[in-house]
Amino acid sequence: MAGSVGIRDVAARAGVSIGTVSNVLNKPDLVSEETLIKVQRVIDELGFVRNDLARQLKMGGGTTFGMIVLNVANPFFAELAHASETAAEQLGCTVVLGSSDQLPRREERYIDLFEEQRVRGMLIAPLDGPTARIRRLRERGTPLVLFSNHRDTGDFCTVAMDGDAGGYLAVSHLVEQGRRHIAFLGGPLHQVQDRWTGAMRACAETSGVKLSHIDTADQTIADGRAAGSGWPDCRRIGPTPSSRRTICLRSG
Amino acid sequence: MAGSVGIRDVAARAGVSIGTVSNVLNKPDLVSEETLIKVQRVIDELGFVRNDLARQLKMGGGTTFGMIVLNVANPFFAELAHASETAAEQLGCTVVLGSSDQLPRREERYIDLFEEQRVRGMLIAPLDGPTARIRRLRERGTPLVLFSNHRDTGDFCTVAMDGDAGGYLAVSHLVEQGRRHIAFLGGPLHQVQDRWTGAMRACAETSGVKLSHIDTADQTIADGRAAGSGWPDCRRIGPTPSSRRTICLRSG
DNA sequence: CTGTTAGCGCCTTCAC
DNA sequence: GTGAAGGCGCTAACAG
Repeated sequence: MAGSVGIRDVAARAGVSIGTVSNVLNKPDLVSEETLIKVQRVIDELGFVRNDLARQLKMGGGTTFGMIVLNVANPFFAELAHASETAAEQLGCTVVLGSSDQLPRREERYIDLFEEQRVRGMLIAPLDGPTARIRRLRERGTPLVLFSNHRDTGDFCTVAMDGDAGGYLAVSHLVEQGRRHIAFLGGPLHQVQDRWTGAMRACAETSGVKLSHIDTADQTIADGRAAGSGWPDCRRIGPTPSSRRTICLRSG
Repeated sequence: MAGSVGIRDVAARAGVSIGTVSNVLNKPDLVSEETLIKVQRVIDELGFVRNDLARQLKMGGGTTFGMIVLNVANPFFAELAHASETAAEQLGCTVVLGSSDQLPRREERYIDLFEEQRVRGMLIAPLDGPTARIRRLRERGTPLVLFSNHRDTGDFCTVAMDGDAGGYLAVSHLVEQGRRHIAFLGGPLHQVQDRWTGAMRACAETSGVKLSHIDTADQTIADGRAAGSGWPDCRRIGPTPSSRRTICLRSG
């Protein structure tokens, strides 16, 4: 009794043809006002819900974007998702989110899922740069944008942080605040190479400043804080200057 | 040249029939090993991707769950999403996330979207309890679970916090730490009635403890912190005892 | 303006 | 084990 109400049931009940119901749904202008409200009423009565699967099948794809982030709990991605949804909304589209949870298998799974569902495009924060699967995805025609801190995103459309500038900015700020021994918390160095380079550069500008790297398995706020709390004379200071300026875009 | 590769192209190229390709995809056991790998190879060569829209249309629904949260940036929901995805994975299903952003319009939009896409079920953190739309959704047959702090979730399947217990626990903890003037940060009181009640109860158990309510528009961590920083003698203290025990389930 | 027709791409049931 | 036919629910063209 649920999704079993089809467009043809509505047509029968309203005494019109199947095509007219379709018009009511998609091109209301082409229908006489009388027929329009009659059909609308039947739709409500029967609780008809358009089957978007059939619709998209016919139309060759829908208006949904797929977005894959590393971790929904990460405020960076949360903000990204938020902004994407808002932007999509203005285009009459919607964004569905998948969290890879830093698991390659999950990432692949969502990629496949979204591709099979024929999303209009995908926004991916790749776990490890553009994998073969991601390349194939684009070659097959799915519009793609990558969120990545890696330099090696090839010719993909990318929105990324300028890690070098960010690292420099952050450390400079700390040094200006009078700090002299600075901990750099982050994943494996090769994953945050740019930030580390920038940080070292800032570090070298003032003598007597020491920089130490602490590896944190996950990139959660909580992890960072836990690591920090074990640091001697660790304290919270004011916010860094806005880093918005360190975002860089590349169109591939 | 993208999604234009259909099952029939594969069949032709591999010199088998359409039905056989379908079997390779869904019931590999029924296909001779020879044919199997031959078809597999063609699938890779052609870059065939099964059209899930057609598949679900035929099968009458897919294996995807829709989840609607108030705000992906909220760690509570992030954790919820995370856990849901993991659970779904074990069932061979996937969860797609939508953030209503506390906007009724968005909530409705995602509900409609997911229903039209014939999701297997929905997990909703309703903005304002079970609306008429949500009721209809269930009546039409979509399996539903609500995440809600409201008492008035009727006979819906619900997973919620025991707000009263939580408020009591939190304030008791603060009092034990020696605090005497406690700020209660949260949305409008009617939305957090239970927590407030519990807080007051704990407050009443020790004389000289004062409780003040501060309304925060959004329920973000940042908001809470900002509000807190304006409070005299405000400081961070150790974590509260695990509140896992304050989760309650209801099956409707 | 409204009715009719022909698929979208796939899966399933039945013969072979 | 494999092949052919029918239809899931809908939309886009036309014909009326």
